[in-house]
Amino acid sequence: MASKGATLELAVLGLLQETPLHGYELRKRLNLLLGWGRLLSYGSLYPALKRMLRAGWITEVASVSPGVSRRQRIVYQITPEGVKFFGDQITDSGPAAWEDENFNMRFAFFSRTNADVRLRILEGRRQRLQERLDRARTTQRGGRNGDRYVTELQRHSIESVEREVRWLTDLIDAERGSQVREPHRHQLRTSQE
Amino acid sequence: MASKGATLELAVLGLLQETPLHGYELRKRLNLLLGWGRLLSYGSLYPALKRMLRAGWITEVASVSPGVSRRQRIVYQITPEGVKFFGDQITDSGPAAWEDENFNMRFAFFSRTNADVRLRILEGRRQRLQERLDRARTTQRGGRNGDRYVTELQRHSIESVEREVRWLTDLIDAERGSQVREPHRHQLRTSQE
DNA sequence: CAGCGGATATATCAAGGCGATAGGTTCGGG
DNA sequence: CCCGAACCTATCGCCTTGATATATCCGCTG
Repeated sequence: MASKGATLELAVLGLLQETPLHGYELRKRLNLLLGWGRLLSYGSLYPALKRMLRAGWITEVASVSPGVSRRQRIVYQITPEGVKFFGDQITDSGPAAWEDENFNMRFAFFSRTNADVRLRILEGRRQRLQERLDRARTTQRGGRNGDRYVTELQRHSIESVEREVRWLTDLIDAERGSQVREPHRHQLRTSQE
Repeated sequence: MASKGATLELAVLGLLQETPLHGYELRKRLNLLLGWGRLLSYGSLYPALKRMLRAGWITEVASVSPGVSRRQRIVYQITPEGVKFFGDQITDSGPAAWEDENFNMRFAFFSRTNADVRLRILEGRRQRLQERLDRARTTQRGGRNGDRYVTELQRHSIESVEREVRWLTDLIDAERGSQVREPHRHQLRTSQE
């Protein structure tokens, strides 16, 4: 239940764990972290921050930086309760973790996620996509594909998901490989950087 | 203005132009046509149908098929006004047509779209993605990429968009290639599997 | 035949996201 | 000195989503 629509909250807490931030900067970093298509709007961010204040996960701090006469900014800081909530949620590897909206965010915080949880999320995600793929392939054959463009759109969609599955498979292999030894050549090199 | 949130309406009109349908069947076909990820909910569909009734684009018809089923069904039928609205919108190749939400739907109805409009939409879409790509690539280099997983996520996202751009380029080439010929083509070949 | 489950079908509600917009500050360049 | 761009907080209306309610139809099995 707590993992229902808490994606945004969780992402905010994850960022605030690195350093306190004000709303504007928070939005920029969230878009960087999560948003490839649509941008996160303030109409989502500020209500979320208020919910989190009410829940006691964050606190407001008036920022008065020395040196330059800084303008008014409200800096948000994570509380111990927020840290605990984030820790609990990041540990959870239930079905919610591999839904479309949640997966990217969960992946982005994989560095703070246990290896076994990482693996379960990746596998859950892959199976999710695999099921979707199977459904799409059967409905495509059975359906009325009179239209050339509709068919092409479906073909491309299926191919995209197939690519996604391959990506996840590589990641899973890499995760498994790094548990024991060095993985052989893959796109995600664990021994590098 | 009319092209703001009219994606759903337009898709409904497109389907109703083939044949009258009731809500349940409409939803199934819309999900087939547009939805690869999230499903369209009735909470979107029915309000949209009511808006369209108010606008006079569709009418309700009580379906009382004798002998088959006495079950209550409300069948929706497109009106001449609806046909006109659909025609106007499908002709429009403005920026709204290549946004994320609209593009797939517009593409799905390409068979009823003029060749020049098709081309403009495909090119607009490609440029949109290209811009997004450029922004992503620069912010990735400049940004703080301390995190292995965040970097991998960005890399994969960029690669996905690059793939999308290549797909669009192929489609554009195909459109241009077939443009020289007769205006009324029933079947064209793009696939070289 | 009864009754059970699953698909069909219409509809509404609370919660929340999004785009638009508004208001205000800071800063660099012409 | 003014302008415009970036910075920063905030709210509003419209819409979508997911859940839920209600009811009917159909095929299967006991």
